[in-house]
Formats: sequence, C-alpha cells, structure tokens
Amino acid sequence: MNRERRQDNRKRQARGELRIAQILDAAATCFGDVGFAATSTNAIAATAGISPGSLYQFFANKDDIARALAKRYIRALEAAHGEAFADEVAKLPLTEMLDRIVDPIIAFNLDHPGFQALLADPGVPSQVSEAKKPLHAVMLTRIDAIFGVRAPGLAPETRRRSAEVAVGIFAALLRMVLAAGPAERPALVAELKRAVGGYLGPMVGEGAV
Amino acid sequence: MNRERRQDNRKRQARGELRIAQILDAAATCFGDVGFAATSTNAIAATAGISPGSLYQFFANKDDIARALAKRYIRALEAAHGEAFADEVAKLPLTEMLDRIVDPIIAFNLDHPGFQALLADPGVPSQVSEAKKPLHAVMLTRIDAIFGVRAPGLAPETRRRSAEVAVGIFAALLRMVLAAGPAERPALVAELKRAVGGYLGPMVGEGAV
Amino acid sequence: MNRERRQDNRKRQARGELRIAQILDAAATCFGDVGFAATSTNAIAATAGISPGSLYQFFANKDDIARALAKRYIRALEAAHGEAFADEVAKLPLTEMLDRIVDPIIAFNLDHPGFQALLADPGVPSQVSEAKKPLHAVMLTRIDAIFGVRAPGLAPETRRRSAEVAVGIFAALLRMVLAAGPAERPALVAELKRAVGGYLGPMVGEGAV
Amino acid sequence: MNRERRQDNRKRQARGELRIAQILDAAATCFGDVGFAATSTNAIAATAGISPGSLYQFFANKDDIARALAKRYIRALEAAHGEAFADEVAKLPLTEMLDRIVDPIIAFNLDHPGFQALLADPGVPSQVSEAKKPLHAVMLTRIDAIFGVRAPGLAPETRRRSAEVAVGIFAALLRMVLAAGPAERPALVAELKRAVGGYLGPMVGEGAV
DNA sequence: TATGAATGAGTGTTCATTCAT
DNA sequence: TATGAATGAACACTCATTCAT
Repeated sequence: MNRERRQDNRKRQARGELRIAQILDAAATCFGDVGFAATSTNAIAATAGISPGSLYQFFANKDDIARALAKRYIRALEAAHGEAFADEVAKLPLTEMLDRIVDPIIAFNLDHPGFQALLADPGVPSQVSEAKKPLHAVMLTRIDAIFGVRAPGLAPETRRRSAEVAVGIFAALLRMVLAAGPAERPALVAELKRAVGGYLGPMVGEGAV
Repeated sequence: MNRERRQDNRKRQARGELRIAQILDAAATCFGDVGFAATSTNAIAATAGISPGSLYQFFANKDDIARALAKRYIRALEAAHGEAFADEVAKLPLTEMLDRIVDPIIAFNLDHPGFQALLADPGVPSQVSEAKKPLHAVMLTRIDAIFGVRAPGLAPETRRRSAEVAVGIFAALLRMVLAAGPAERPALVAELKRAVGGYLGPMVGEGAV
Repeated sequence: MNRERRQDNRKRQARGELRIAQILDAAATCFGDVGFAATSTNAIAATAGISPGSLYQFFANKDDIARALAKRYIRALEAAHGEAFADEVAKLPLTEMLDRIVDPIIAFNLDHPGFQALLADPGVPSQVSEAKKPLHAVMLTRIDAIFGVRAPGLAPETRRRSAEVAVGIFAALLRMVLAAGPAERPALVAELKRAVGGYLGPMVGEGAV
Repeated sequence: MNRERRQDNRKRQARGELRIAQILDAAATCFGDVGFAATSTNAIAATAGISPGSLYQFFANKDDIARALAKRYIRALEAAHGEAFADEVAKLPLTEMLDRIVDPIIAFNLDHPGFQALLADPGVPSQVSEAKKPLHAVMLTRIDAIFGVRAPGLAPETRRRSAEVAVGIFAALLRMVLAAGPAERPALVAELKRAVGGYLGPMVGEGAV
C-alpha cells in the first residue's frame, strides 16, 4: 500500500505537470497572439481545453501563470542555447558574436510565441505585471556577462545602464521582427544586429577578444 | 443682439475649447500614468472633473480622444521645435544633430506625459488603437527627412525600414528615459543618443553634410 | 409702441410656430425611420437643425413631441381627407367605401412617414407612450361613425370592441404596406382592404346603405 | 470514480439546465411585461435572481436569450398543440378549424407571457432583433400548410403574401387579447377568429374539405 | 483534482433632460 | 429665444476570481 500510494503520488504529480504544461502552452499561444494584458484567463483555460476553475488549481492568478511561463522560457533558453552565452562566444568578433546570440533567440521566439510578450516594455511604468521581470533579468544578465568579458573596466553603474539600454533596444526590435512577415524578417534581423552592434561596439570593441 | 449672440457663441465656444483642453490634459495624465489601454474613459472624466457623459459631448469615443491628443502633440511639436527638423539641422555633424533633435523631444515629453503612450509599440500587432498611428507617422517622416538630406542614395525600401527601426529604438529608449528618475535621466538620454547615433551613423555619416 | 410690441409678439409667435413645425417635421422623419422608442430627442434636434436644449423650449419632453405630432396628423387628416368619412361615403357599397377611405390614408402615410409610428401597438401594455392614444382614438371614432351609419343596431360595447379590432387590423397591415417596397404595395393594399372588409362585412353589410 | 464523475456532470448539467430555464422564464416575464427592446439584461438577471454576469455563462447576448426563448416556444407549441395543425384539422369547416387552432394558442400565450413579444411586429423594419424571425416563420408555415390543404391552387406569391397578412392580423389581435382583462378576453378571441376567418374564408372556403 | 456555475465591479457608451449663458 | 455643455443613471457586456459539488 505504501508503494501504491507513492505510485499514486507520482502519477498525480505527473498528471499535474502535464496540466501545467498544457496551461503554459495555452498561455504562450494567447500571449503571443494578443499580448499579456489582452489575454483573459478564460481564454487561456479554453485554449488549454480545461475549465477556468482548473487554472486556479495550479496557479494563484494570471500573473502567476506569466511568471511560470517566464521561468519555463528561461529554462528552455538555457537548455537549448545556453552555450551561446559561453565565454567563448563572448570573445568572438562582434558581428560573429551577435550572429551566435541573436539568431538562436530569434529562432526560439519563432518557436515560442509568448516570449516577447513577457519581456518588460520599458514605458507603462506602474501596474505592469511583476511577471515580466525575470525574463528581463535574464537578458540583462547575459548582456552583463558579455560586458564582463569584453569590457571589464566599465563602471558597474554604467555597465548596468548600458545593459538595460541594450536589452531595451533588443526587445523593441525583436517585436518588430516577430510582427513582420517571413519575407521581411531577415532584413529586419540584420537591422537588429546592426542596431545592437552599433550600440555595443564602442563599448566592447569590434574585434575578437 | 447680433453682437450679443456672436459674443455668446464665442464664449460658449471658448468654454468648449477649454473643456476639450481639460479632457485632453486629463487623458494625457492618465495615458502617461497607466498607458492607453489601461485608461478608462471614466478615469479620464474623473481626472478632468466632469461626468462620464460630458466626455462624449466632445469626443465620439476613447480612440477619438487619443486621436485628438495625438494631433495636439503633433501641432505642439511642430510649433515648439519645428526648426529642429529643418534641413539646416539635418546637415550638422551627427552628434550635434542628435542633440538638436533629441533634447527638445525629451523636454517636450517631460512636459507632456501622454506622448509616449501614443507612440505605437511594435509588437501586439492587431487590435492596437488606430490613434497611435499618426504620432508614429510623424516620427517616421522626420527620420525619413534626415535620410533624404544625409543619405539620399538609400533604396526606398531600405530607407523606410531603417526609419522604422530608428523610430522603434527611439520610442523604446524614450520610455526608459521617462520612466527613470530625474537623477538617472541625463545619462540615459546620452545612451539614447549613442544608440540612435550608433544605428544611423553608418548610413548617414558622422560628419556635417 | 403698443403696436410694435403686438407686432413683435406676432413675429415671435410666427417664429415659434416655424420652430415647432421644424421640430415636428424632424420628429416625423425620425419616427418614420426607426420608430418612436428608438428615436432620441437629440436625433430629432439634429434633424431639425437646432440644439437639444431648444427642443425643450417648445416641448416638455419626448412624449410631448409625439403628442403634438399626433395632433398635427389629426388636423391634417381632417383637413385633407375629412370628406372621406362623411356620411355619404359610409353609405357606399363596402368595397367602394373602403377604397374611398383606405386609399387616402395610405397616400397620407406615404407622405407623412411618422404616422404609423404614432399608432398604438396593441401589445407592449404598460409604459407605452401616452402620445399614441389620440391618433388611435381618431381612427376609432371613424370606424365608429361607420358603424353608426351602417349598423346602428350594434350594442355599444360590441361596437366599441369591433372598432378596436378593426383599427388593430388596419394598423398592423398599414405597417406592412409601408414597410413593403413600392412594387408589392398595391397587392398588399388590396389584401388590407380584403381583410378589413372581410371583418366588417358581416356587421355592416356589403351593399350600399 | 468514473461513475461519480458522470453523476457530477449530470448534476452540474442539471443545474445548468435549471438556470437556463430560470433565465428563460425571467426573460419571458420581462418580455411579456415591457417587450423585448425595453427589457434590460440586468432586469432579466434580477428577475431570475442571479447576477448580471451569470447570464452570459449561458447566453452570448440579449438576442441569444430571445432566440433560445423563441426556440423553446416553438418546441413547446409543437409538443403541446402540434396536432392542432394536422391535416385533419385543416380539413374541418373553417370556424371549427379556427377554434381548434386559435384556442390552444391563446391558452399557450396566457401561460407563456413572452410569446407575443417575440412575434415580429410588421413595421419598424430594420434593427429589429433577429430573434423575432423564427417564431414568425413558424406561424407562417402553419398558415401556409392550411393553404396547402384548402387552397392548393393559389399562386405561390399570393399564398406567401396572404400567409404574411394572416399572421399580421393574428399577431396584432393576439396582443389585444392578451392585453385585455380576463372578462373581455372571450369576446375578443371571438373577434379574432371572425377577423382571421373573414380574411381566409374567401380563399379557403367555409366548409369542410 | 476538476468542473463550470457564480460573482460583481468594471468597461465604453447613450440619452432624456437641465442649466448657465 | 437659443445654445450647447452638463448630468448621471442606465445599458449590454467582460473578466479575474471563488465556490459548491
């Protein structure tokens, strides 16, 4: 009986994980379609094929869903493209580095439609979902790591601010890229790289490190 | 009596104009505080100190308010800083040009809190208020004019795309600037200029034209 | 000065009459277009080319306008087609009598689009505008007069009830006639006559009196 | 557990059905009291003893409620008095036929106060709720069936028009009957039959078929 | 655990009427 | 007399969340 219960637990947990995954998938779809604010929890439930009440068995509220989704994105990002941010990459010539960093993220976003919706938009100061912070923080950290490798002399304050700015530019242009049709996408991605490269270049140098 | 009536009309019209101004001020405040979507018409009315119904004496709907506010911003911008976009300015060395263009817009935004809320955000493609287009268009036109002076050889398609990207960068960083406290603002403005300059530089050259 | 004032009064009154006519015309148009309930007082004012406030200089409320319009219709009906209800007509053979009565009313309605909107609809018991009663009463009286000539022996109660029913039939079919396109109208008018004639015939006889 | 859940579902569904019935009852009451247009969804909710939001758990909008109510009426009518429209009835002498058809409908209407409110009123052409069409269509079909049995030679166009007219007469007088107090009702019902009979008689004959 | 019914304050908007001028 | 701004309750409908089962 002991074993049975443990098995039950495992099954239940497995079922729970499944449900959670289901919900997060649904949320990602909705967020990607209409953004976080315009997505209703009922829409998420419907997309997930469950009842609104069930949502709240796993998540305390709408924000909680976003938070979990962000966490999942962070994990997925680290798992799939973590190496892209290894020191080795940070040492490449700037344009090469950007290729190695940007291309996978674009690809990831095309696969994971909700990502950009969970990136903090700079304006709209107050009342913006708490949930947008972690993803933003990850992006920040990554840029910061690059500074650590390529411009270790930068004052911490400057470094932080520049990272914020770089993330801001990246987030804005990422959205443009994703909003664009597939035909215009490559050209926009190139511009994105030029923009980020143009901003970072003077600080981190163009060449290999 | 004829004169009296004319006076009456003028007075009433003046009162109307005043109310409209009042409402637009209130809208600007609200939009600046929480953004366009999260601003309720009742909130605008309350902020303006009038009843919900009175709003609709002057505006057909929420979008109409935004549209009118955008128009007002466009006029104010042209009135106050029109010269900033004269050819003469476009011919200055890049950093000087940016100073002449960016600083007044920042100042304008500090004075007019709703401005950035009426700048189209790139993502969230559909369902975005029509009202956000004109302000975006004005910004685009301005960048385009600079390209016309400094990089007339650019292919039209490239030119349009680059203008869009430049506006996107500018809008994102503008929001960061406005969200920041007064202490950090100057540094952020400098970064904004560096970012836009870094993007435009390769296309329009650093020196005077 | 005495005379002047009297003249002033007359002028003013004339102007007032004009305004009233204007308003009633506008109301007739609106009522004819969308019915009494769906017509807003603002719409009437706009159609009349005056301000909402001015409406209330002449009419206490929406119902009052309907009441006045009904009165006007009654006068116009009496003026234009009063003879149709003379005893002479009532004495004609039934079908002839109906031609003489119905055709002018149809014509009148085509000219005066609001008429049928001010005819009481039987159902929707409570809260129906008081204003719909007078027109209804006039119609009643007319049918009653016919009974007086052609079926003087009818018990008063029966007579009243039958008149109500006849008006009910007429009102319903009148609306169908007016709602129909011009092509189908004549056939519908014929049916209207057949229906009313079919109902009245047994009571008033088919032949001349 | 499987069985339990099935039971749960059944219970819940039963509760849902109950609520739907409750809401439709409330709507019928309100429609009967003040008509469709003048009935507010909040009034329906209040009459049903539920919150405004709950309405929309079961119905997409106000029209949807009317539609469902109309459907219910059609089903109830068919269930309870379907035989009234059997061929057999259509073949009876006219007055008998009318008794067999009209009396049950009157009874039905006294039981179901909203019915007549969902019968299309001829005038007020546009903007009338879609929901009023089905009930009207059912009435039309029934009259049409009678024509099919008793006057099969009628030209289709004439047949349709005559059916429309008959329904128009019936609807108008039905409302009068329902609006009348119980004392006057029988006499009015008799008049209704006389009116419809008087209209149909010449087309379908007075005797048995 | 899962359901879906229930909630109720909130949304943008309308409208008959009043009011200051 | 005429204006048009002002009102505020009402409308149809939404949505994050809770509750009974």
